[in-house]
Amino acid sequence: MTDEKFEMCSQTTIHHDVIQQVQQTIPKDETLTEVAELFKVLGDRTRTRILHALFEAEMCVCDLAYVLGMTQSSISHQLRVLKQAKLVKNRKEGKVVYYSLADHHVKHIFDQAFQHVNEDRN
Amino acid sequence: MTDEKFEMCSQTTIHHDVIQQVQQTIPKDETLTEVAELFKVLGDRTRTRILHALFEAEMCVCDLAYVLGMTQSSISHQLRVLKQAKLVKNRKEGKVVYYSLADHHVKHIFDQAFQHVNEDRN
DNA sequence: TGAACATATGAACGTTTGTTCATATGTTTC
DNA sequence: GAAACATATGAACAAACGTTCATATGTTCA
Repeated sequence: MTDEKFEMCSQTTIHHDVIQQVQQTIPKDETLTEVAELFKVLGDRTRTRILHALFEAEMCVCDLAYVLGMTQSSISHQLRVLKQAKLVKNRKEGKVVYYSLADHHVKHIFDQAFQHVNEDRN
Repeated sequence: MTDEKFEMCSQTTIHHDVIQQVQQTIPKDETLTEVAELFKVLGDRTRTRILHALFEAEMCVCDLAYVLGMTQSSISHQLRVLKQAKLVKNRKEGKVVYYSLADHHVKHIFDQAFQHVNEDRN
């Protein structure tokens, strides 16, 4: 096969067949970007702790700040990120804003992640 | 109740009972940090694309570089990150290093993530 | 209306992160 | 052994990120 060389890689691509196979199954760029975006939101210790707390109960900002031992401001900033990612929702009652999980997928994703992390024997 | 005020929050904590309930179920700090760490690794477009490609087939570095249209160097850097997180494994065959998924959890996590992303109606 | 409070937000700062470039390592083949 | 190749790696740089601080918004209650 003569066209085994590609500029992109600037080196010899070895497995032409595999490449074609994989190229056909790549989802829309948009989808994978969104998935990465979702994981990026989950990929912060403060936010995972917030979400984990919300697995247990609906909570207001001040409660969360106390439980996590962090400032109200940083919790508030992170809740905004979580909300934009549609991971949490909120309802307002007077001065107080209560946050809770937006849907059940989040917990499933976490469960899988816990399983992976707890697999130290491999 | 007199001890409803806490320094940590510097404001009035409203839901004493909820806080106690949540505090008892917080997992070891270490565990949640590891989970966040895992998500952080998944939270990059290049790495999600690499993993997605590996869902289909075992691939060498040069193949991946070509499929994703990126330099060999950046793919190699990211594969190292993925390997440290135990998300991929590799085997060597002469000059060529083949990468593949380390375990099946990764795909499950992705499936859940896709579901979440595809829920635009909510 | 004013004080107290819960939350949100903008700017600033230091840190972390992903890519690039140059180069090193290790393998194959002649 | 030298050339060609596949991969790995270190330093450097710009971009993205999380926290802090100061302050704004909006609500309650006297």
